[in-house]
Amino acid sequence: MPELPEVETIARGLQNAVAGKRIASVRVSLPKVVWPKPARFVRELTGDAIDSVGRRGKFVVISLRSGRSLVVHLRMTGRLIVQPAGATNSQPYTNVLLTFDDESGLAFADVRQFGRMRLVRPEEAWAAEVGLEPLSDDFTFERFSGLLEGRSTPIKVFLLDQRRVAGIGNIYACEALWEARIHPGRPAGSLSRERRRRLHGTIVSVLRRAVEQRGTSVDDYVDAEGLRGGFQNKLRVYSRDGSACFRCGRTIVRTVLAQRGTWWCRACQHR
DNA sequence: AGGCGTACCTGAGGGC
DNA sequence: TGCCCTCAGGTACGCC
Repeated sequence: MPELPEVETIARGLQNAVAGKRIASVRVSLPKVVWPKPARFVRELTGDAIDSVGRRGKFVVISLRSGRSLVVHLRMTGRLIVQPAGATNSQPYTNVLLTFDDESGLAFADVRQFGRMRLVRPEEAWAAEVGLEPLSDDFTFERFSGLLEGRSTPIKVFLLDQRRVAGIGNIYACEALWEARIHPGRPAGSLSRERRRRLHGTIVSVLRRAVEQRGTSVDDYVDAEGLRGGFQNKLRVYSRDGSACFRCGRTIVRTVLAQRGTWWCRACQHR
């Protein structure tokens, strides 16, 4: 489900809703989604408190008072939903439920069972493989351009590689390439400086606008309060095959790259 | 090292 | 109606 803007929206919502709360109990309904194994996961989490909630790439990072972190990846259909005090958990497919001292709760639900929760120790370098944050000051044009150097992989496949730039998924890769008028199959390292410049700009711009809109709800994404995002109304290419390109009027096509649907305009996105 | 195919899951939607 | 197929916002793994 979620890419950077959706995960950012969820993390902000959780920061508002659950920061400061003490975890009174933990229920794991699907053992494979937590690490370490449920017995230890529950024991270590119970009694700890939430200091703050942030994001790294597509990971939600729940920082605990003990110094540990609860790191969550939602994969395709995972949700983190706040349960108000007194309300019984109504989220279908809840795999993990945290209940706080005030009887409010946090449900980790996931129909497809791909999402994972991992409890990490204070000094654990769990994000060593996670790439540049595209909305941080680290994401300069020169650094981005340097990452592209010598890469023969298609530029769209490069954008999906979380070890290089973190947080871009299928929707925003398609959108950024369309806005930069670049062919998704173009070898990453062969892009001219001018095109790298354009792409660097459209990545930052599309992610910022999507965060402002609280993410994209194409199908079932909702934020921590269960609300849909707004960026699905601003998409220019994603999922628009058969429709007219907003820029040139030609028909948007869907092709497959690295086993992922890829939407683009044959007329105005060039190699 | 990097690229490709497959696996992990359930559900929605289209064609017949 | 209902069956069968494809597809889905993601990543890990094994193979070449």
